[in-house]
Amino acid sequence: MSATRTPAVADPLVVPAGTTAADAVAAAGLPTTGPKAIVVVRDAAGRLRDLDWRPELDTDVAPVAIDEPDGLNVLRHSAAHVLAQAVQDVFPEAKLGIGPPIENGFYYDFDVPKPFQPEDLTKLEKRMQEIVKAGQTFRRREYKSLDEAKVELAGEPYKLELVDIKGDVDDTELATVGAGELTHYDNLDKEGKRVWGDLCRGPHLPTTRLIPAFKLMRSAAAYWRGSEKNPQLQRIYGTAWPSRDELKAYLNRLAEAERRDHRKLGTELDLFSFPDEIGSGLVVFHPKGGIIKREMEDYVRARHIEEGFQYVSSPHITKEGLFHTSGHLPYYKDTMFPPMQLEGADYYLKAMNCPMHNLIFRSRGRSYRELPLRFFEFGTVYRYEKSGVVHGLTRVRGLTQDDSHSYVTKEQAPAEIKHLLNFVRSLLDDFGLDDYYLELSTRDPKSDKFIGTDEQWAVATKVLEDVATESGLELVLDPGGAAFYGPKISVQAKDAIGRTWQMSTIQYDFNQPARFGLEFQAADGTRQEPVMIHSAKFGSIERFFGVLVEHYAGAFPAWLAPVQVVGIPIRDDHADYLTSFVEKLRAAGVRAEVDYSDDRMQKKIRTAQQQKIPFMAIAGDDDVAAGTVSFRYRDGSQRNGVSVDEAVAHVVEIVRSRTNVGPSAAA
RNA sequence: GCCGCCUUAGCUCAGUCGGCUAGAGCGACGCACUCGUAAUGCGUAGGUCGACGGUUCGAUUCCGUCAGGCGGCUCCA
Repeated sequence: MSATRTPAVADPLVVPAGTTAADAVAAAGLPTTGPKAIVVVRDAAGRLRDLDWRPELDTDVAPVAIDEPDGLNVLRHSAAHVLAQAVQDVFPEAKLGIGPPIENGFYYDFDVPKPFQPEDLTKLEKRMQEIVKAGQTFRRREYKSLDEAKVELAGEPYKLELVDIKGDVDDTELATVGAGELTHYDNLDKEGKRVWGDLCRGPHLPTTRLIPAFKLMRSAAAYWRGSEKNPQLQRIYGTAWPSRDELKAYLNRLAEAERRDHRKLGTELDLFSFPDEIGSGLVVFHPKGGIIKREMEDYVRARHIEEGFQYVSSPHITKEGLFHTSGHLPYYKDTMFPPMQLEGADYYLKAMNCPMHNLIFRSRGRSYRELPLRFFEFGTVYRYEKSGVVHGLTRVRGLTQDDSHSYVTKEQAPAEIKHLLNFVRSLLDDFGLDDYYLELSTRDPKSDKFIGTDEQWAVATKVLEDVATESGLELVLDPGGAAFYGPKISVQAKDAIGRTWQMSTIQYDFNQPARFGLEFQAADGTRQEPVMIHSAKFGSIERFFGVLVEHYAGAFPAWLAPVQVVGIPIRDDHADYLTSFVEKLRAAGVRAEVDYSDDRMQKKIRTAQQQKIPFMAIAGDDDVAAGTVSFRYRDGSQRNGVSVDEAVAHVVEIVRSRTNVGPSAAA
């Protein structure tokens, strides 16, 4: 970030022919232990090499420290090997799957007769500590032939499978087998005796001693090679760091994420619940959650109207024919609630709103003069998410989209998409969400899930890509992730636990207009087909709500807070004074109340603090006499003796400004 | 949907190695107190121990099925 800071680029090293990289690292005086230890080197081709690598010619390499991204991967991959060794020590019958490094840690998959129990993890962690302390060295060994590998790996059926499919594997599996040669890493004890080994591309740490801090996090099942059709293996997740402090910091981040979890805060702040009686993934918003939801809806409705959208409305159920026309049914029948049979017709709960909007478009003749024609509604849709995937507000079975469809000419499409992207960005800004990137989902040309011609897809994808690129935002490609009817740009926002959630979407659709026979009369009198652009700004109101809760850890900005001001009388007889103050606030549209409970005022402050109310207005004898109130803000700062009129104006100003910071005495 | 774990009061959690009236804190309610910046004191109510079935003289406890939750996997228009 800072322009003055010089990046710590390690000086290049030369490894003289016939010596090891470790020798060169030592000769250069670079650290070989501790949180900055050099653990591997990168050769000119960018390939990472073990420190005991011995080039045949003098070779330039760059040292890689344990705290760099590549170094962390080496650390974590080595930790995965230590885990695998520990598992096979404790459970000799365990068969090995794969064990790659991942963000913040690593995992390893095992085929074991009995799933791991939490106590097993403790046992394994202990065994891992012993292995780390034993200072085993990792030694690379190349197999001369496939057959040699197969003989040695005869007892490891999954490894054998990897050897067989070598050359046609994804990156994760490449981490295990590698491209080109087939290699194995042995763990040697102090006497040089082989104690364990694994088919692996490497590279690895020179010794297990360089794993300073790790922890096993959880075990879970995972399908072998990621396919539902394969057997499930038992996966153990761990985390590993270059120092104990970094491990601690990571665990603290997880704890903080847990504190911000919207499911927990939703209960504590009385925002929403998921009654069992209604069903999994079906939310009810309580009054306080309802206020936030309504603020969101009011905001987005007003914004849509400002942006040229017309507010429409459509029913929750429809006869199935509509979804045949749109083309959705064959694709999404499995994830829709099953139909209701009534008077000879099948009715479905809708899982999408676009077909209904198409009918509004088609309800009369349309002229080019009407385009872009923009419809918007809060469309509540129902999707039968599989039972294992339902998750708080972020993955539900009934959700409301702020769904819009823009009908435009082909020529108008780029400008409309740009318009929508700007709309979305200003909305995210207004809600204070800043951690997001764009994703471009395109079709998989090999799949038959996608309809339309190559050219149509190419045109649509190009339009989206151009707008996305022009925006200057980080753009990630998502091949194969498009809807069957067209590509999409989505905004992926990060939640407190680092998961990314799809929020806003913009989709280019050339299929549905044709399927519905949509047309408009052009300037030259011909009838032409519009393009439709689907877009949801919040995406799902429920999901956006959930992400907001986590983003603010429940401490909503004043304009969104369910209760904006609470009056706290110091004695009961100050309550009337505060009541008249609160009435003034209410008259100005502020959500304010007085805490009339018979708690002591300290307790009332504590309660307001726990409810994360932005303004506390306290009044006692002094304030009553002076015609003032004393603010205590959510951050603990305070401002005493503010005259009533000034206090009302102050709150009103902050609420109306829709600022997402504070309030605080400092501001 | 798959694998594992879990489900006791509104919330957070004890507890019962199968046996008398299942406990606590917070919250709620009541009474007393009337206090200047994060918990005043006392008291009261609140649970068919997730549901159904089985084993047993006896089940909240053991077994099974289902529902719901949690962590992953797969999926996510």
